Amino acid sequence: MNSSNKKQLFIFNSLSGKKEAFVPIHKDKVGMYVCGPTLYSEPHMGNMRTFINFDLVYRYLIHSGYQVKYVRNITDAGHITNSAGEQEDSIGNAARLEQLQPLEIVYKYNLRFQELNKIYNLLPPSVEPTATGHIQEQIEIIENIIKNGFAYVKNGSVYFDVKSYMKSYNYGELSGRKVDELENETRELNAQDEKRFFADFALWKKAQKNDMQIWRSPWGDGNPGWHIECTAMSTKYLGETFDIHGGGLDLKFPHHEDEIAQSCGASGKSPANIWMHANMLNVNGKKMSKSLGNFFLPQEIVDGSSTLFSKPYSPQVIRFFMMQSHYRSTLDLTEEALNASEKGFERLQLSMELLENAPVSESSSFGIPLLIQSFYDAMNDDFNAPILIANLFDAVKKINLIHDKKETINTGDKAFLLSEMKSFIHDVLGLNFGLSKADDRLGPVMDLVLELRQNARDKKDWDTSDLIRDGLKNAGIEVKDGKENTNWK
RNA sequence: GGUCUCGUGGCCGAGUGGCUUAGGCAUCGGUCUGCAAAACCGAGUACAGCGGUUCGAAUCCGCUCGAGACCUCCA
Repeated sequence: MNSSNKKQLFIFNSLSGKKEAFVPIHKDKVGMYVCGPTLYSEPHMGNMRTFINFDLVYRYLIHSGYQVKYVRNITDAGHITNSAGEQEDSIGNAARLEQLQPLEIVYKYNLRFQELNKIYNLLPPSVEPTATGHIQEQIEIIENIIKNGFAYVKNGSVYFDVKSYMKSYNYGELSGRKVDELENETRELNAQDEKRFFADFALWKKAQKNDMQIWRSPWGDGNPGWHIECTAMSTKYLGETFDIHGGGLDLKFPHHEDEIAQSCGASGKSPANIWMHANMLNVNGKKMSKSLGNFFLPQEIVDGSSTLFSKPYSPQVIRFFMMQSHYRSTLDLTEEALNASEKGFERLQLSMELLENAPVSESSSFGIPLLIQSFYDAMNDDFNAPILIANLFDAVKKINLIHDKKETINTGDKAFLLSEMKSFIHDVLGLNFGLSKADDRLGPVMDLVLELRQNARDKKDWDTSDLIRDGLKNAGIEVKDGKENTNWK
């Protein structure tokens, strides 16, 4: 890219609550960790939104010339321990339900997840480490936390000692929670709780009778706490402190708060300079979630099997739709909104074809560099894809006017605009234009049919020409008469 | 209950003190067309309510109403 376009990237940091100039720890390199899915079921559209948003971040960082190491974990251990100290093994539960081994469950849904990544055109992360592949690393971190006096062992389990931690660090700095307030708000505690303090959380949980996954540890058989895997894997692949940590907004507390505590407790260093949180996908104004049951699967929109939508939508359209809202805003997914995006996306696509074939002139009648700069400015302002798209549509208008011979563009500007637009659409937004004419044999047939219709039209035989047009319409093919020729889709 | 966020024109959705008519879709008008569709061009409408700060607020402050998130697993 042209370095004059680079300018400064600003990112909203959840830790400070402000947009900050992005300066990577190591020049030209970025380390980014994003909390991935727990694969006890098929990821739903809301899950995908987060991953699509961070895919955008990844893509733009690459586009900006950074060498990015992008780590997105896969949680394949259902080691969930809630604040009441009760263990809830989501993967184990799914395994019992489907009569499979836990890792079979994970394998099955990971295959789906990887397919979805392809369908929605997500770039593969640099590494996708799994929790179960890093048990040893998790144990080592826990040992360090104990050694530093921020955790204690109780009956074969290990808990993070929040009170002790608070003497040296600010627990709650990310989520803005005050522990003394928390105490009053927390719902009733389990009476026989092993924890010393209500806010303590499990780093290692002693094995229970019907656990389906168990690992050995210095504290006996058991499994790791929910938060520790991210600390272990981000440290291993990105170091004790790295540039960006991302995840869904619903992970901010307690998950990310506890990650910070674990890292500080183990190494004395905060894990990430910048915390980014992607907002939720809503259905009828409510957060899409598995527990509410108001979710739909990415596949269902694409193949049209969802009862919420009357027809299938291409994954590219869905991606485009998501790019039209900012990652920090909630987004309501409705059929009406999706239809609007579908049309807009088509218009963008048509205009790119127009630009490719646009006639060139001696000079350009409008400022191309300024237009292109606006693409960069939008993305440099906390990855503002909706603004980028608005600016792309400004270009669309210009392109159409060139086509109408009301604006002109010279050879150099045309090449520049074409390559930058392609780059932003394909490489940054991750949108591919569909090849709609699926069947090779249909093309020649359509050529013939349209020729017959044209012959009829030349003879002013409107009955025949309209018969063909209506017949094709019934077959789902739309005839588009242009000035010079006739197209179809 | 506690903490926090949000409320923008018919719909989706940017914008945080003074030209953004943001943008997309829809609507209306026009061009094109045998007619129509498509395509293109052009136009309109908004900032939940009330009060305050300010020369000036959608944008800051307060209150009211409404919606949502987190505090329990969640992207």
